[in-house]
Amino acid sequence: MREPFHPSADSLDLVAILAALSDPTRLTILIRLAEADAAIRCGDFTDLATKSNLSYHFAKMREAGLVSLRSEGTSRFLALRRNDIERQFPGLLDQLIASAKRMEDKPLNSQSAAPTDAAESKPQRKRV
Amino acid sequence: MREPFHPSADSLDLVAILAALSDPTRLTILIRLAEADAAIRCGDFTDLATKSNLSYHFAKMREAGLVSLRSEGTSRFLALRRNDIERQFPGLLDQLIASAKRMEDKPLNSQSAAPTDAAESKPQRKRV
DNA sequence: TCCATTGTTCAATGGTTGTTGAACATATGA
DNA sequence: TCATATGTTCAACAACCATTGAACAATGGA
Repeated sequence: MREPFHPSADSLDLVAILAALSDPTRLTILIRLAEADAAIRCGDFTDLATKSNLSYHFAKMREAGLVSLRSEGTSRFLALRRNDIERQFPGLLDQLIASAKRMEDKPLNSQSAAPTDAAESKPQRKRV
Repeated sequence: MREPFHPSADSLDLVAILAALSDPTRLTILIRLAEADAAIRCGDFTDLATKSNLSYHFAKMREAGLVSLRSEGTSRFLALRRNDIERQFPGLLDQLIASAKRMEDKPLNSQSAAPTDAAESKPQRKRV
């Protein structure tokens, strides 16, 4: 399979990185990669979304320079580009991972104090 | 002027925060607020975008819980919600600010090594 | 060789985003 | 009171995003 384009370490763009992580599915992918501390087969994420949708999310993360993708047989493996990101933005990735974990523990369900005053709520899109 | 809605400290959502910062204009606003270490008048950002566009960006940041907005006379003041963010995501804000500063120093112009192989480039939208 | 696995690409679709100018609101000062 | 300064809201618009199912590509067995 054709190896896809990966941005060089020193062309990493913070805006792209943050955009790539401002999505619940991709944040979850990040957490799993961080906890595994190793490459993960793409197929191991199929609980998160459909195959084609995952392909889309992987591409987003790859284009942002967050992950690298390599083929092995009929499978594909996803790996965090820890060193490259650390070089450009020291400390950032660990902090993002820590915050993401903290978020998944308390998944925003704790609706503190009656929000009677028509508080705006994020749509949290899913079905189309 | 009607005081707008501000999300409570413990309803801060990481996805919203990252989305709010995945934009060059808003990252610049963040940097200025951090460097000033004080509230800044909205009018002091008019070099970044039109008035109405700034209003939009301020709202995004406010809804994400990044900043608070308060009126004073005919002016409005924008302030970083440091403490609230720190409580929910300790260390995150400082790290984001540091990364943002690091980015503005080397503003992505350093096109290292001839990218002859049709590398994809982010459109970096501006005009409409 | 044929088939099953694994993942990508494509077109379509509906929602969201960033941007603009014009109109509006609100407070201050002459 | 009337004008000025400062921001907000609105409708409109193009670009982009997340999602889907169907079709496609490539690899590794039976």
